[in-house]
Amino acid sequence: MAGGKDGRRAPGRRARGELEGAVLAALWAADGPVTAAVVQEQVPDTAYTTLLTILTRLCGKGRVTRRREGRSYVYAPVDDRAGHAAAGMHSLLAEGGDRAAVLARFVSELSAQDERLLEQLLHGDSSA
Amino acid sequence: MAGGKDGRRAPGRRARGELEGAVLAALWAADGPVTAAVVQEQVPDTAYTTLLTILTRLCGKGRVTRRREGRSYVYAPVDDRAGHAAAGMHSLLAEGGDRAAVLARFVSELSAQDERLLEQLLHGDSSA
DNA sequence: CCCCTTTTCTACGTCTCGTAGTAGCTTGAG
DNA sequence: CTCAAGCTACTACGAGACGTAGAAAAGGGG
Repeated sequence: MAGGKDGRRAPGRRARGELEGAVLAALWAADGPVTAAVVQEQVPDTAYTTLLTILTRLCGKGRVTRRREGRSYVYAPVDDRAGHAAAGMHSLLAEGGDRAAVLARFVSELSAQDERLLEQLLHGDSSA
Repeated sequence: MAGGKDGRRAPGRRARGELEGAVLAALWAADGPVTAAVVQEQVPDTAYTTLLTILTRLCGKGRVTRRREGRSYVYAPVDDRAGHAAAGMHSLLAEGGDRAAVLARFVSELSAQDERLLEQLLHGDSSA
C-alpha cells in the first residue's frame, strides 16, 4: 500500500545487469564495507532508493553481505572481483564437458602476454 | 492473429536458460546439423513448437545457424561446446579487470591434473 | 484431394532487473 | 519532549527474456 501509484518513469536506460555490475564494482573499489550513500557517489544519476533496492537484492542473492553500523547498514561484496571472475571461469570449465578441450581452446585464444603470465603462474614464479 | 487465446498452461517448470541450454546440448551432441525432430528426441516432455521457438530465437541471437534441407530446416550450433565455454572464460577474464589477478586466482584453484594439462597446452605439446 | 510434417505467427505467464516513491522507524538537536 | 533529518522497508510499474504452446499456413506423398 505504500504509494507508487503515479506510474510514470523514464524507460530503463541501462542494460540488463548493468546496474548490478556497477554496484558491485563500487563495492569492489571500496576499501572495506561502505554505506549505500558511498555507493551512490560511485554510481551517478541513480536514486538512493534504487541503490538500496539493488543492494538488498544482491544480499538476497548472497552476492553481498551487510552489517549494521550505527543506524545504517554497511555493505561488502562476498567475493572480490578477481575471485568472482575466476569462479565463473571454473564454472564454465566444469560445464564445458571436456576439460581438456575447453582449456585447449582457451589457451589457443590467449595473447602472447597472457600466455607468459600463465606460465609464470603455473611455475609458481612470483617475480612480477 | 493466429489463435492462441487460451493462455492457460502449466507454469514454467524449467529454470531460466535451462531449455536453451538443453537445446544447445542436443545440438552439440549431434553429429552435424539436425532437424527439430531430432532435437526433440533429446529434450523430453517438450512440445515440438516450443523447440521450434527456441531454435528460432537461438538463430536470432546468432548462436545457431539453420539451412534448408528438403522441406525442413537442419540446425547447427555456431560454436561447439568447448568453444562456447572458452569464449565465456575469455569474457570473464576481460571483465575481471586485472587479468593477472584473475588468472592467478584461476590457476590457484586448478586441480593438479588440470595444471599439468595447461602446462602441456602452453608448451605446444600436442602429444595427447 | 486429403493427410501428415514442418514452419511461422501469435500469445500468455513468470521472472529478473532498472527505477523509484512513500511510509515508517530511529536518533540527534533544540 | 518534540521536530527534523536520515535510513530502511514495502510496494509498484515497465521492459525484456524465456518457457510454453496452440492455430494456421505451406508443401510433399499417397
